[in-house]
Amino acid sequence: MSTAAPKRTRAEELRIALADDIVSGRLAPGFRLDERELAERFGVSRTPVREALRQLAAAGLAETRPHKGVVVAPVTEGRLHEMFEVMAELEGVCSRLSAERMSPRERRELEALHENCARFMRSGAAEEYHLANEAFHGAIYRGSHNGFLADNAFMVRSRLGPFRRAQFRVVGRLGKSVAEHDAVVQAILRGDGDAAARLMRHHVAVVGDASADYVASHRPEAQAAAIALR
Amino acid sequence: MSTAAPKRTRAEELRIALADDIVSGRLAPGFRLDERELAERFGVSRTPVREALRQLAAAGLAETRPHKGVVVAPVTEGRLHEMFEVMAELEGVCSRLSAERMSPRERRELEALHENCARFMRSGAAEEYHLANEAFHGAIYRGSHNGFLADNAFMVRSRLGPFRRAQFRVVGRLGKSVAEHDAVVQAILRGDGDAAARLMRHHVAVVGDASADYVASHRPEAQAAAIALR
DNA sequence: GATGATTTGTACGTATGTATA
DNA sequence: ATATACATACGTACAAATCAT
Repeated sequence: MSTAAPKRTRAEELRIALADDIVSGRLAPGFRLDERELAERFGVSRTPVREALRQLAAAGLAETRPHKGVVVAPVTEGRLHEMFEVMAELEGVCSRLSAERMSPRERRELEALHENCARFMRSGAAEEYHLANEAFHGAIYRGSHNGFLADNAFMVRSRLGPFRRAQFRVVGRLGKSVAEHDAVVQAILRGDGDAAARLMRHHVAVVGDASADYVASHRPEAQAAAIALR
Repeated sequence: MSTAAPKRTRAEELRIALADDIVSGRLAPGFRLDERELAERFGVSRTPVREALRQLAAAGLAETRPHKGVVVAPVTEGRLHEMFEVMAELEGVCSRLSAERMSPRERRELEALHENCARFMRSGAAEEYHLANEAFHGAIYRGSHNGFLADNAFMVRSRLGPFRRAQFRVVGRLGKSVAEHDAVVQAILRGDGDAAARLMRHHVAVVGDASADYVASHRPEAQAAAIALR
């Protein structure tokens, strides 16, 4: 028995590959997604490429204008702040519901995942911390026992992926992040939904501000402006 | 000069038309969306139809299984409750932010829209009330001063469209709805974000429960089961 | 501002995969 | 279980629109 044959269609594989390239930051916002070039690069015709691009656009990862082509969704500074605010709210709701609904088993798992984060933070293993952090937040999404909410939260989180990476540059951020996680976990474990929501909102807001500021100060235009000011 | 030429593509027009048919309830969940039939009916080839179907699927309005065709997204009872819960939370957030951020002008407009609802409720004008109600909620979305949040809230609201219609069947619901609106408006006007959020969550939860129950008891399966029980 | 090059949008035929008998 | 039928997925060709010259 191996993994059940995925039986994916070409368009799906393209969508997954491109989405991964976008959320990982390998394809920068504004980058032109040329149908022909992608078709050639992936060894398929333009048809599945077009379908993949349309789906990316519908997911908000790309923008398409009739007869003008598709580009990786350019995210303005303002929109970035808005997205982080929504992510903070969504995760806040997930935390509140988790505090109310998590089973004892889920609570134990949450604690374990939190301890994982703390361990990697102390050992300074950045990549491992990142994965553990994703798992931690994912557990809180699922803990809400609302699949639709979890899907939405995950979608927003994915779209913010390329921008969240920036925060790790800020020294000492990981340690504070874990401390904030701890407060959220304690609130969830004692069933204090309002506190859990408030603490999680604060945590994500901090991450968002750090990321948005970092991104803003490293944009090409910002760079040019900074140079011009010298 | 006349209205600037929209210059829409066929696929876009199809997507809009089909989305409208779905959210209005003219196309019932589970309905089979056949490429050839739609192509024939709209007088276009299958290609734009496919693109439209893909976009509908990405937006959650349709479901597509590889090689198995596309159907209008069937919404289980559980998922319906989840969606209403998310809508309640999103609108709650919008209300809290509106309480904090609405300009004096926006607050006056909100009051006016609320009074519109009350008027149509008293005169029993169902269709007009529906439109006024949409405008009321839309004002609160915009009042959050977060376009991304407003977009998401609007999207969820649209997807719930076909199910929310049901609530109007419940006698006396409109009057209670307006009373709930009033409490939300008062909280927003006095800048009490937490109260506004709580009251709006409650309002949408009530609407959701009423709608979900109504829908559940009117589903074909439920009908069959009810008949079998006689 | 017109024209040509380039790219996207549409049409339609073929192949592939799934579900029937 | 194999084969057949059918709908979808893909590929190629053409048309339309945009942008640059």
